[in-house]
Amino acid sequence: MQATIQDVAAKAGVSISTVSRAFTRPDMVSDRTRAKVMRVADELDFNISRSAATLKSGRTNRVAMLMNDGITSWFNAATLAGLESVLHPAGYDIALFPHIDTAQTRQRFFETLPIRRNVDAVFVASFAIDPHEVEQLKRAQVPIIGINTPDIDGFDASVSIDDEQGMLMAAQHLIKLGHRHLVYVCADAVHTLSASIDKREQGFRRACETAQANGIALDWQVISVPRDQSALASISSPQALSAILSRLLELDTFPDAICCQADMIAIPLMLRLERYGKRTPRDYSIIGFDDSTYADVLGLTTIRQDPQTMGADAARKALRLIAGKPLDDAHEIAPVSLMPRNTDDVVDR
Amino acid sequence: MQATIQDVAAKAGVSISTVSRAFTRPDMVSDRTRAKVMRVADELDFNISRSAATLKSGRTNRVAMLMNDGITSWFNAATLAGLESVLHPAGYDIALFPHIDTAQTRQRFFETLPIRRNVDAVFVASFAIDPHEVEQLKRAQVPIIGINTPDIDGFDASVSIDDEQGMLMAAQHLIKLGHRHLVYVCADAVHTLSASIDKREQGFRRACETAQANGIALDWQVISVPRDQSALASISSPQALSAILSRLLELDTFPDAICCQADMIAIPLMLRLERYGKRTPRDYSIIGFDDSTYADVLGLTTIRQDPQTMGADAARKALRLIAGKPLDDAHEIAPVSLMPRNTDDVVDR
DNA sequence: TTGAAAGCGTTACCAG
DNA sequence: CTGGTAACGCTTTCAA
Repeated sequence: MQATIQDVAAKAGVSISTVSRAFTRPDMVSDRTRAKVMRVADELDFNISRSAATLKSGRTNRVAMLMNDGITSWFNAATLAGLESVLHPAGYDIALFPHIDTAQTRQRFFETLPIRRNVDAVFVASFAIDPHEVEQLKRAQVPIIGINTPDIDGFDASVSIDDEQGMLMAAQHLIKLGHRHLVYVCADAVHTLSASIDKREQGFRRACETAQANGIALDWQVISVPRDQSALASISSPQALSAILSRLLELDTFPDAICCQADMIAIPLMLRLERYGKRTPRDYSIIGFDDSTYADVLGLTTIRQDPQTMGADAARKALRLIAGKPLDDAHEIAPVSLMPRNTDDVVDR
Repeated sequence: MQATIQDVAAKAGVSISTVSRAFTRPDMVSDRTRAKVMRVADELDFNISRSAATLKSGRTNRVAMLMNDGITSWFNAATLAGLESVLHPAGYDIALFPHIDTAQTRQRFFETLPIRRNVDAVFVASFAIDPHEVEQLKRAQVPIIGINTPDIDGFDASVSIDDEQGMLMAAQHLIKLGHRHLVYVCADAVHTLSASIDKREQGFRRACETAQANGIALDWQVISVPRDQSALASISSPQALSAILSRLLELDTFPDAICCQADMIAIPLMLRLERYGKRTPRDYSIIGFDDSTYADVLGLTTIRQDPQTMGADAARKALRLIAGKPLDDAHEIAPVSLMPRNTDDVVDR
């Protein structure tokens, strides 16, 4: 029923070697021969079998992407899109391993190590793996590439933003506008190991402390609420959000500036605050992080990162690593930038 | 370097057949033998090679997912998550084919048919394929499963929502609340073939016409703006949105109810309208479609669909089809439901 | 530029 | 329950 390379070779009157080359090394075959082979192949609905090709060649043409939460999260979806954009054209499939943040999934993965002998590279997106896990991963004997991993120990390559620097930039921006009562709001995962975004708080703290050290009278604090029970919940569950909101409204004096761990927190927060009569930028400034869905159309001032480009960069590094080529910049820091929009303003007194 | 099944067999003192069975048919091997095999396998970092297994078995353990726009769109990401949740545990990889909506990508796909002989099933998400393309796809000789495809001709199975019914429900809800001046807003793709969401307009029209036929004096219209030039743009590009906004504000009398083709339009729209002094539900009611990101936290009344569940259902159907088992419900209509929240209210006169 | 031949590492059939 | 053995459909030297 399904034609094999033999059938094509026979019908085209060439050897199977030639058919193989017509597909994988077109330049090694004369134009005439190749044209004939391709025509016959099409007539016979023939195509090179990946299974056979990968078996013979030793490469699996497959990579794994380990991720913190779900495929649907803004960061993961964008990163995947980036990986896919360079890996697919290069002939690779991407095996997805979502929710490595749940204890069960994570343990099962690192115990059974399903990728062993079956991928050419492993991508780790936005969470940290501990030394023991690094050891396990290394048993797969393939390059390990990190994308926004808090640490680069054990990784053959990585592309990450400087989360701390980004949030520092955000807080400094607000301070420069004249704000003196700053709050940082975040939802921290309970059971999960450290994720890249946990570093953002440090940036906020550093900005405030530096300002104070420079004689600026600043009133600042961090409001941290636990992330929802379920590790599968997004960072901005209704519960987490309500918790943040009430903590904010309980404050003796409402802050004049709010730094949010992520847009996913900033956006619902500013919309909810509106119902309490707090309008931005009239009553307070607010700044997000990520520049994710709706940030532009809502006019949210934020720190922009571009996970799709980061994914594409990471994929290119992987390709080189797989090919055994050297990497001039194994560990790359991707840029973040301030996107000034309409939720921040100078303080006038 | 890498251990093969031979090495494991030798070290465990069994035949390679036994090693193979220990992995793929555990119940056909005695507990003792299996334990020993698995221990040795782990010591040797051995794992069954997919390439070899798929070559020999004839199955590719791979499926393709064709999608309209990008991986990052709310619908596609959720659908993929659903597919993945059942396909991954079953041992399948998912090859992604995004942006089949751009003429170039689409043409290349259907001409080269890269899936031929290399997938066990094909999923088509949320766009229509024409008869010729169906023919091409069929040459792959594998089950074709649709997810929210406008048409089910040529598909072996499908799971879809009733887009028309959903929007009918939305409009009827607003009419029942007493609204008499309704507008439907949508952004329609220019170059793309029909997508499932294009049917929603019909539901709106039918609701209005039916109401009128029943003697309700209704004033209604459809505001349709072209989607952004770039086929890669989301349905709610800033341009499309601005166009909708001005069309709306140009109206002689502002509508008391707005039905939106998607939440992606409703959400930015309601937030922009607020800047023009139009507040919902005080000044008008607005209803979205999808129940996508932020709809809940923003309190947007909408029509809910669950693409993740739909993806999982589609995947289960595919698995049966691949196994040659019959399908009791090849073509399934997934439910939609009205999610009443805070952007709609009864009209008091 | 093309052909012949030797496997790649499994699965599955058939015996025992 | 276990072992022997013949493929599966290619890629890749090596020669011509």
